Amino acid sequence: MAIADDGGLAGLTIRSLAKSLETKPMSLYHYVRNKDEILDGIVDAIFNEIELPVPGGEWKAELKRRATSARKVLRRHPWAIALMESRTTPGMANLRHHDAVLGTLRSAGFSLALAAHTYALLDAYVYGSALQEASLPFDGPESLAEVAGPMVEMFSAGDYPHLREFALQHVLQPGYDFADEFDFGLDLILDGLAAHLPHPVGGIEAAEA
Amino acid sequence: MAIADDGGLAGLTIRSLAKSLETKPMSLYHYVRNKDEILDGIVDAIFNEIELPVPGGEWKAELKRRATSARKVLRRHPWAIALMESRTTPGMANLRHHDAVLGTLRSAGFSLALAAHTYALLDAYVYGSALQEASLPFDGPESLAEVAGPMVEMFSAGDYPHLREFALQHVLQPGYDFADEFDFGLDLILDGLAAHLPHPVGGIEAAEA
DNA sequence: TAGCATTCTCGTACTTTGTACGATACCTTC
DNA sequence: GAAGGTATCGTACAAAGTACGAGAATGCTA
Repeated sequence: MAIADDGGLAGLTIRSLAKSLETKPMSLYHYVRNKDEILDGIVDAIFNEIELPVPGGEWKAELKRRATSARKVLRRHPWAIALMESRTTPGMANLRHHDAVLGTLRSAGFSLALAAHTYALLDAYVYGSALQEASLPFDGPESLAEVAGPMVEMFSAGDYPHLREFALQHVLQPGYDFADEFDFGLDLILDGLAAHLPHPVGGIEAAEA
Repeated sequence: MAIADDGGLAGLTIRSLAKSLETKPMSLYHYVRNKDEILDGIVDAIFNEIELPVPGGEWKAELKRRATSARKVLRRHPWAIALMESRTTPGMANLRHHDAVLGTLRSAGFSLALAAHTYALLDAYVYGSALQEASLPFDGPESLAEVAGPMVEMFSAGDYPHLREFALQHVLQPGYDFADEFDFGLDLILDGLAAHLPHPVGGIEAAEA
């Protein structure tokens, strides 16, 4: 993971890994069947970095904490998103993770169906946000101007008028930070979910028998 | 794209592409600087397959149509998601696409800030959903049982109790189709956005001067 | 302590990838 | 028909994963 963090996923090769472990490429194959197995392990290690919801906690706060944590992890390891798509055999940390989230939902009174909806929705949003941020050509509000400025200049007058307005009058204004978009969506989703619960605003606890 | 569709992204090599065009690898380099240029072109072609919102239409319906179309396209070309993450230079279709969506939002009365929120949220959801579906080890409700069944069996009694319940009593029940999850989230998001608009439910039109 | 077996290391080499280089063939235009 | 651009492609190299099998290190039994 350290190698991928500073050389991208492409920088992680059997040879580079061996070098950083001060051994030779083929030595790794004693401990690992093939590179895919290493990648599977990395994905599970990523899941281990994400904070789990605490069993007894208030569902909205717990889900928010988990989502925020997941996003932070995926920001720290942007290459992980591409990895997660390609692997299909879930590891233990992955399963434990899903189990914990489902547990939080269920004990907050979510029906199985609503829990499924919730899980799909939240995860899609978190991964999608991470994907979005990872594929932006800039990194943070400072470099945004460097990249977007010249790009907007290139739009010959009439093309993309809305994009142009949007860039000049909103995105390139001081104070705008794309990273802030995440919380807006997350809150909107969580509030929307709350409305689907049997006890709309509900007492502090006591929802399940 | 045809090659990637039936051999995965890894199946698309300069050599395989040349063969399918009935020419030799190096001939391609007359028309294209390098493979990345081909991939950039493919990403833009993907954007071209996604339906644009119609300028005058009702915003919710238009956004829903666009989102549904995008998802369908990404389901047809699951390898495209990984591609889109890695490319950072947007093509014309990409820009045109963003411009059209922004146009729809603006003329429906969305402020620049709300349009930004909306765009980030919707796109994150659509891409995230596509990512999720692409990384599922099954494809469609039939094969779900084949994959999930044996997997659940492997959970030794006490592990992952919620996951177990969830799988056995919901996911593996007849009638469940993961693909249906998409619409739930999409509607929830769109409804949530509507609540943020100045004219909550609003007249049929006449929102912008 | 000697002998043997298992575990671990790694040199060599093959395959698949992208693509640099430069020679050839073709096709227009005067 | 000569000139010069356009298009094709044979050869070759570097970097990747990894198969094969020889050797070294370690531990276990008699």
